[in-house]
Amino acid sequence: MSDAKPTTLHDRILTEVRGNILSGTWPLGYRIPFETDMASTYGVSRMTVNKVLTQLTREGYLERRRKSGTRVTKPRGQSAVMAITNSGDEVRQRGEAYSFTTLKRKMRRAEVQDMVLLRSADPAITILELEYVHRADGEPFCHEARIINLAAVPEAEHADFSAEQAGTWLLRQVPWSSAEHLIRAVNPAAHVARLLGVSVATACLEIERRTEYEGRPITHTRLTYPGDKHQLVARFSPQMSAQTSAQTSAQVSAQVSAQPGSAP
Amino acid sequence: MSDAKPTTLHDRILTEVRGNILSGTWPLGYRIPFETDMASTYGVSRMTVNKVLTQLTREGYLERRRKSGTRVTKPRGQSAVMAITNSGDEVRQRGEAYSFTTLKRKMRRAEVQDMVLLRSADPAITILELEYVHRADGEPFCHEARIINLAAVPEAEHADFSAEQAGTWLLRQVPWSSAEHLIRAVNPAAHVARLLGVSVATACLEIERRTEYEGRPITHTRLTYPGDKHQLVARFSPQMSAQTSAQTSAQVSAQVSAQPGSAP
DNA sequence: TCCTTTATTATGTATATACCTAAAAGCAGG
DNA sequence: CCTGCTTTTAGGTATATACATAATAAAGGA
Repeated sequence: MSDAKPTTLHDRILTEVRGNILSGTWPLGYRIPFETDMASTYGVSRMTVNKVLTQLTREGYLERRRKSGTRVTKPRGQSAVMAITNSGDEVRQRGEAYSFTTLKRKMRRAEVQDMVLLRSADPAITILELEYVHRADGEPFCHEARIINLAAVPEAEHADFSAEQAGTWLLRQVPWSSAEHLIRAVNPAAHVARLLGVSVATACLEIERRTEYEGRPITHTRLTYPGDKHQLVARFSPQMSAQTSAQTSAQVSAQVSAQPGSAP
Repeated sequence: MSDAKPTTLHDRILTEVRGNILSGTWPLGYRIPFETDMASTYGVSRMTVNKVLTQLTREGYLERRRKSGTRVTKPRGQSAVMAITNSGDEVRQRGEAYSFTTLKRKMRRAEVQDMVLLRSADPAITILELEYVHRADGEPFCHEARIINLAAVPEAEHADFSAEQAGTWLLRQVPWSSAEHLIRAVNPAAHVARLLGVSVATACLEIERRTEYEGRPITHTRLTYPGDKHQLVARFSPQMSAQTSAQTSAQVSAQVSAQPGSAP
């Protein structure tokens, strides 16, 4: 009871429930306790619990049905972010055959440039380096270079990344708490161009993603798409629902909502 | 009283208040009626009004301060979208001198390709065609090709776009209700490359934006940045706040919140 | 067994009420 | 005229309560 009351009741419950979802304590599809039960266990009124659950429903963590109860829904709140770069889903939704080739898998000490990519201050961490080419109907359409912080995800050392992409494996293994994307146009490096079967003069879309969990860097990945094979789509409307998606021509989505800026 | 009750009280008030903001009836900075007053004019309890205003505050339309009251805030919900492509602000925030050159300004009947860009089914509309080069410290860093639907914004015909960018002028003039962005990497067309002072082999980031208001297309613009001069940044976290911004190296932002996906 | 009816249950919406708190406005005294 | 106190005000949070509704479960009859 030393530093017990940082925020409101509402926030305390909100944080706790969301924590249960993000940490996987309440897995996808789990039927969470009823409003009335939560109210009594937390010692608050049903209205308070209701407001929390209503909010989390709007945020997309929960799905509620009368009589049945409330269930954890979706890729845990990751929808918006992850939909942007899940090569496999994209290709399949487009009706093409997805496959990938592992070009490299190497464990090594992190060097300076790795620490920059991971934004890690920690010296002397071990990383797993991976390189893929993703294909649609056999044609290469994306190059991926990834490093994983083994200090944060030791299990990755022995995971079988020839059967499953590292990206989807990580999603299941590690809850993430923040992600950063950089999106830009580049002329591909020579070896990437060769792997993608394009010239270095071909404009490519490059997406860099860095994720972390509780302040610790998890992974960094750099995806390179030939410009004519990939684009991002973002739809906005003030009605508080915008969609962000990646296209290869296919249609996808993930809702994202517009909120106030914090620009100076 | 024929078809009076489509939704809940909450939704009715929410829609009406948001409408007042989006339409400009309640302009930026306007102090909206107090909770208690709204409650009595709508004939509902303060709690109901409070929930609505709390939600709109989270959505970024309003800012509330005790005793002072509630005010309309920000570029009306446009923050997230518009921050992505406001060349002037970007350059200035980077501490460089912003300028632009108008290359074309022509009024003409819409042709087939224009109607495709605007997604307009309406035949025979008149459009205003504009072309700019944006500069930072004199160096070209963005090419803009825009068309404006004069049927929707007749005032644009006589606006002075040599003093003010069409983009910012439109923002003030027309409330928009939806916007769509396409983001991709391209090799620039020959004349664009020449204007930007780069070769056609240089990867460029291309952003297309289409906005509409109440189903009517307003404008379409295509922005082309040399790949080494521009990137987009998106930050996400499950705590319900993500930032999307455009960089030229500078830092910007606009909050965006992750919500549930609607993917099949 | 099958179908219809009824009861139960969990969420959905709305209200009235209570008390708290931050901030502005007013007031008093130096 | 400035300073520090008190009052007022508008929002902030939480509760108890009420009734509506959708979906399931149970009961009942042919």
